[in-house]
Amino acid sequence: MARKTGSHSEITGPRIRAAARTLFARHGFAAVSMRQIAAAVGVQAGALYLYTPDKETLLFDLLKEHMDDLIAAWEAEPQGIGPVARLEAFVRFHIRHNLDRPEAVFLSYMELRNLGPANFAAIEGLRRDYETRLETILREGVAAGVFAAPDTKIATLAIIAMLTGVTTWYREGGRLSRDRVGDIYWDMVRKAVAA
Amino acid sequence: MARKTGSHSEITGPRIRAAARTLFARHGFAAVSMRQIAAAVGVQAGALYLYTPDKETLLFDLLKEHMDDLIAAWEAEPQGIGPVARLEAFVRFHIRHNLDRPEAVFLSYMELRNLGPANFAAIEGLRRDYETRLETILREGVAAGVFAAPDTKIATLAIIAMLTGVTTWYREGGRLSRDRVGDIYWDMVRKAVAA
DNA sequence: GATTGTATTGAACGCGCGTTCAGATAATCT
DNA sequence: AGATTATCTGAACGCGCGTTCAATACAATC
Repeated sequence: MARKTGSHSEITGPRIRAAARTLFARHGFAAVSMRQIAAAVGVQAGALYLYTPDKETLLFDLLKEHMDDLIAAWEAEPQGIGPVARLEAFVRFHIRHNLDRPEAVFLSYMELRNLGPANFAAIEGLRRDYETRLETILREGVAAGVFAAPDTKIATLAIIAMLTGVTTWYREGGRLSRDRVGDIYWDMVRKAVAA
Repeated sequence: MARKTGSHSEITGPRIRAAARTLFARHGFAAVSMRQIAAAVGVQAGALYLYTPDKETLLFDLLKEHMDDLIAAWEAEPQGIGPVARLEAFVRFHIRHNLDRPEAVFLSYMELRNLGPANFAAIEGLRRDYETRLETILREGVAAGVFAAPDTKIATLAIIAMLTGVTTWYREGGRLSRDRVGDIYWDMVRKAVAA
């Protein structure tokens, strides 16, 4: 037996990435075998190598895709006028975007160490790229006198850590709606950098 | 050949835990083999089983030890008078304590998923225990009118995520001293929950 | 209906895994 | 000095790993 009826490259490729994302997020990169991923897709392990040169590249592609998606989505987000409105937009965007893809978020800051130096540097660069966008907002706000932060670089990292943490506890259908979560975090962030 | 001169149980046991902590933190639990740990200690893999029944228990002991240590250290910390002083003490304590043992901190929130249900629940309980201590401070402050937080449970998680994030970027001998980092984070936390 | 090209299988490769255990050695005790 | 005990070695167990590849089955084209 070989190929099953109706199977195509355009279908199997994305299904492999989706299965890998879920399994890596749930059990960790090193704990998931290529055979498990293949089984989740419904193919044999050998077939995966039509879509990725090796296991690490499969992980890298997931992380890269996530970071590109994140940055592109923020670029497309309607930007408010002035640092305060822009910061609010960032806070609400980051929470919403991350809650929509918790597995990818989880992966992106848990499995970086499984990349080789070159791949690691590529993802790390994208992450810094994203962080710089927040820091720019903070610096402009400080310059305009509407924010007060003793160190904008650290404020950036602190805010992102705080916001990204939402994915670790938020449960769909729980006590709070996404909008309410956005309200609460915006309240804290706004006050944390208030002039 | 067998036992080397001067080797003792009281020495080898801690050395195994230390090596495991470092290797698990660096490469991840699943990616580290018992043979690697043994090699780092300078014994054969079989010898590890005099000190742990299996690999998962070795991880569990590290996580449990860390959480017990964290809670005990906070209990021993001089508590200020009133919610504001207590919150400041908590912020500075958490940063200082975590910066002193970055590997254990890393492990404690990255490798929980490698525990079985019972061990997982035990660590999770300790974590909640610790978080409750912060939430109590916040609730007392809100009741006293010195803090304003729309949701103390979420404020707790947000603050802890923010503070714990320090370990991901702080480098010894870098731009900022530990005390300065404490100052900056205390400034942000204080304002974030200000009435 | 035959041919061609793509998608997939299934078996195999060498290797390292977690764990066990009989035997060997060093320290301690009598 | 001899016996005992604690500590560790080294080899072995079955198993699953990431990866490769010839063979094969299907889909598309002619």
